[in-house]
Parts: sequence; C-alpha cells; structure tokens
Amino acid sequence: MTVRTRIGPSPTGDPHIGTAYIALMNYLYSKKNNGQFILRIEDTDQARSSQHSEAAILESLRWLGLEWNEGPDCGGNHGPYRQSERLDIYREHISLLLEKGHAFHCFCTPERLENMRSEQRNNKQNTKYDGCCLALDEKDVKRNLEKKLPYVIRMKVPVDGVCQIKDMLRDPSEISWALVDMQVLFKSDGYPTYHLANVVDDHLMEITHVIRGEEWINSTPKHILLYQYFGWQQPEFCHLPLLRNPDKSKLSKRKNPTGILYFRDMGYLPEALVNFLALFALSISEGEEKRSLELLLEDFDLKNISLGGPVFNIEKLKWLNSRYIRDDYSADKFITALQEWALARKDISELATEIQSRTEVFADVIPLVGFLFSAQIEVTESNLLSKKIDRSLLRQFFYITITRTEKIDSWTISGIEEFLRKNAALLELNFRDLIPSIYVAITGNKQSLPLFRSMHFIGKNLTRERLKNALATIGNPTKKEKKAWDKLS
RNA sequence: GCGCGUAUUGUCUAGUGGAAGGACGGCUGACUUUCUAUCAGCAGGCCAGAGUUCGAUUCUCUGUACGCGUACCA
Repeated sequence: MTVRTRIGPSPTGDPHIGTAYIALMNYLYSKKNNGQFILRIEDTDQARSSQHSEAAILESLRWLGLEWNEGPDCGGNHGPYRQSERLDIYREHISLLLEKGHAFHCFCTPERLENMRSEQRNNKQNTKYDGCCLALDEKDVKRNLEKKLPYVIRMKVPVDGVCQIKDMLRDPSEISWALVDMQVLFKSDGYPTYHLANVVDDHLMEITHVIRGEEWINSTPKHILLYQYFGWQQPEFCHLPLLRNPDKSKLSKRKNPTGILYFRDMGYLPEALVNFLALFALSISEGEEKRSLELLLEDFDLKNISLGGPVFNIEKLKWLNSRYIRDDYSADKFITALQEWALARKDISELATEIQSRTEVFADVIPLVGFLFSAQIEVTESNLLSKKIDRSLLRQFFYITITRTEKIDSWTISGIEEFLRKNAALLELNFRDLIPSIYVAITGNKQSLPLFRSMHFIGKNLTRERLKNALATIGNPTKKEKKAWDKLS
C-alpha cells in the first residue's frame, strides 16, 4: 500500500510556521516511504476563510520547497482538493449516517446551548450536549424541517465504554465515551465541520497516515467513531507536539513572529527554515546539523521526534541561516540573492515616486528606505511619546492595534488607514495627534515615507513586530491592563 | 473543574539500573585595525517526594509544572 500523507491548512489568516512544521513532517514521511504528499484546503469555515489566505498558503509552502503530488492547483485523482467544492460528497455521507441512525438532527438554538453549558459549568459538570433533540421522533423532525427551522446534524456517541487511541509515537491512551460530546458534523449553513470533512476526505483520498498537531488528540475518538460508522479502516494517527514560545506557551503571534512569509521577508532562506524545523525530528546527537532536504531525508524517522513541546528558538535559526549564507553562497551569488530579496520580494515601485520626490541625490535613498528593509529599527521613548497623547492611551492604542492585526485579513493601503482610524476612534483619540507616534514606531522617524504605504510594503507581520517593539519601549501592559484592554479589542 | 498529553543545562536534543554526550546561546582567550567568522577553552542539567534496589536521571507510585481539549473554529 502506498503511503499517503496530507497537510490540511485552513485558509484563515497568515500561513503559520506551525503549518510549515506539520507540512514538513508529512512531506518527509511520505518521501521516506516513497509515498505521496497531498495538499488539501480545509475551508469549511465560511466566515473566516479567504482566497487571499489560500493563495498565501500555496505561496509559502512552495517557497519552502515542499512540493505536493496532489492539490487544488495541480489536481489529482482524488479531487477536488478544496473542501468547499466537495459539499455534495459530505451531504451524501451525512445522509448515510442519518439513515443508519448514527447521526441526528438538532434544532437547539445557540442561546439554549449557551444556557445549558453555563448551567453545567455552574454545577461543576462537564459541558456537553444534553441530548435534547435525541428525543425527537421522525415526525417531529419532519415537521421542524418543513417549518424551515435552522438545524445542525450531530453524531451519536456511545454512552459507556472507552475509546482506545493508538498513536505512532505514544502508548495507546483511553478516553471514555461518556466524555465525548455529540459533535456537530453538519452546520446550519450546510457546511460540514472539520471532523466530518476530515474523516470523509482522508478516506476518499486514501490517506494512510494522519500526521497532525497534538491539539487533535482529544477529538480523535470522534474521528475513530466516524470511521467505524462508515465501516472504513482508520488510518495511522501520529500527533506531533506543538511549537512553543520561549515562555513555553503555545507559539503565538502576540509573542513571536509566526508568519511563514515574515521569515521570507526578513531574509531567511527557505532551506535554513526547513533545516531548522526538521531538526526537531532528527535527533542528531552529534555531528553536523546543517543538512539539505535530501540529507535530512536520509536520517529522517518520525519515531525520533521528541514529545516535549519544542521552543521555537530563533537564535538557532539565525545561526543556521548564517551558515547557509556563508557556506553555500559565493560573493556573486550572495549579492544577486540580496538584490532579489530587496527589490523583488515585493514591488518597491509602489513607493518609487514617493522615494523619488524626496531624493536630492541618490545617496539620500539608502537612509530614507532603510526602515523598509530592516528587521528592527531603533526607537526611543522620547520620540514615541507626544505631548498631545496621554502615555497610557498611546500604549493602549499600540496594544489593541497589535491584537487587532490578527483579525484583519487583507492589508491594503486604504484598509490600513481605516484600521488605524477605527482603533484611534475606539479610544477617542485624535488621529492627527497620533500619527507622529505611529511614524516613529514604524519608520523610526517622525518624518518619512507615507505611513500607510510603508506599512503596506513591510507587511502585516513586520508591522506587528514594530508595534510590539514600540509598545515595549514605552512600557508593556501589566496583567491588569492586558485584561482590561483585551475587552476593548 | 474534568479529560488527555509531556517533563535531561537558558534553548534544541542524545543516552543509561553503575561517574550524563552534542548543538545553539553565554563567558574567557587566540587571530583580526574593529566587528563578524574561525580556532581553543570555561560555566551550566536529569521537575519534586516516596518506594523497589547494593546502587535510580533511568523502574513504580504520588505530587508539581507546562501544554492541549472541553465551539454550528480548524
């Protein structure tokens, strides 16, 4: 049997370094076993999915050099590879479950569910669907459907017994069925949830090994149960530990740069990033850690992976990157690569006339554009602060802006302006008064190239890093402040 | 709260029932006009407690910490 693995990113937000890590492990495992690696876009969340994000995912994975055998762009024999284009398939399968009595219609309103859960919490019970709609008979269901009441479809779950979860890297573990919720499989918008789509697709796409993050361990019983309901053989499961921040919390944008494209824009080399991520599964105890993808493949064994959540250590990544730059690049190649990075990574021409109009002689240009190409810029407290803006409010402005960048998807010039204005309005700050401080945070100077265009050029990830740096300079929020400010943002 | 998972230096890790090894980072020195790089060296560790044992970082139990889950998000 051919080994087939997959990466199933959901196109919500910036492609994440964690996705690269899981993708790499799937890629390496399939290659090691002469198998195939599939890319599937899991866009079942209509509200949050975007085309922009999907394009960014393909771009990032391609940049890393993780080529897939089948995917939404190149097709394959098991398509389509975008879940939003497979709705008929899911409908077919959900009615199968309905027929067999493994699933049921649920007409409970979100309000009722919310009340039910808070009551359960008050009684120190586990929150779990109470099975209210399980009592509905066929006639009730039919009547409700005719009334066009909104509904979801939930899976039935055994009342007692335990589910055993086998994992390639761990001892089998057990979870009692009593603890497993009657998961929604089909949402009221007619889209499947991850659980249904994932199982159906993995089966139909003949995925043999499901290698994914350990955040899925707890819902694995639901997946196992679905395989049983359908009468399918379940794949091998392998749950990988999640990447961590330096403080051991789950890797997050708030604390660390996590966008794959951020690393590209900062001048990391894809081979260095891949090498670095692969080190987590290599367990090379001695000898050279700098290894090409081919070399990595030679010694790759999923079993070597350490189960403790590894901290994403950017210092070591930088060291590896510098090794690649020194060892693998001639002076000529280095200059060429540098030029490509600086001028072709994004279209500097969008700023050309702005730069031009501020240039007396060419020598003016480098200091003027320096901030566009730097990872860090120097900012001082006195430059950031302004008489017109209260310090605490300015800190709050930076804080909510950082937080809110996570939620906006597109990053257009006009969108950026609107975004900043909204945040200012939220704090009842005069936007004009605020501008100088933002200039300093982003460019390092009170006067520079146009702000929104500059922010657009450096991108959302770097913008966030600059704002974080500015916030740290005038004082990170205390725990109390964080709590209060989080409510606003 | 409940469930699941994990635990070797600051970080990534190797390894073992009998003096814990490598890499990044740090520090010192050599080289270099300086800074890198390079070379040489130094410091730093088995989460805690109990049990089994002649002997436990390794086996068992308990605890602690951290993470994940507890959604019509994935």
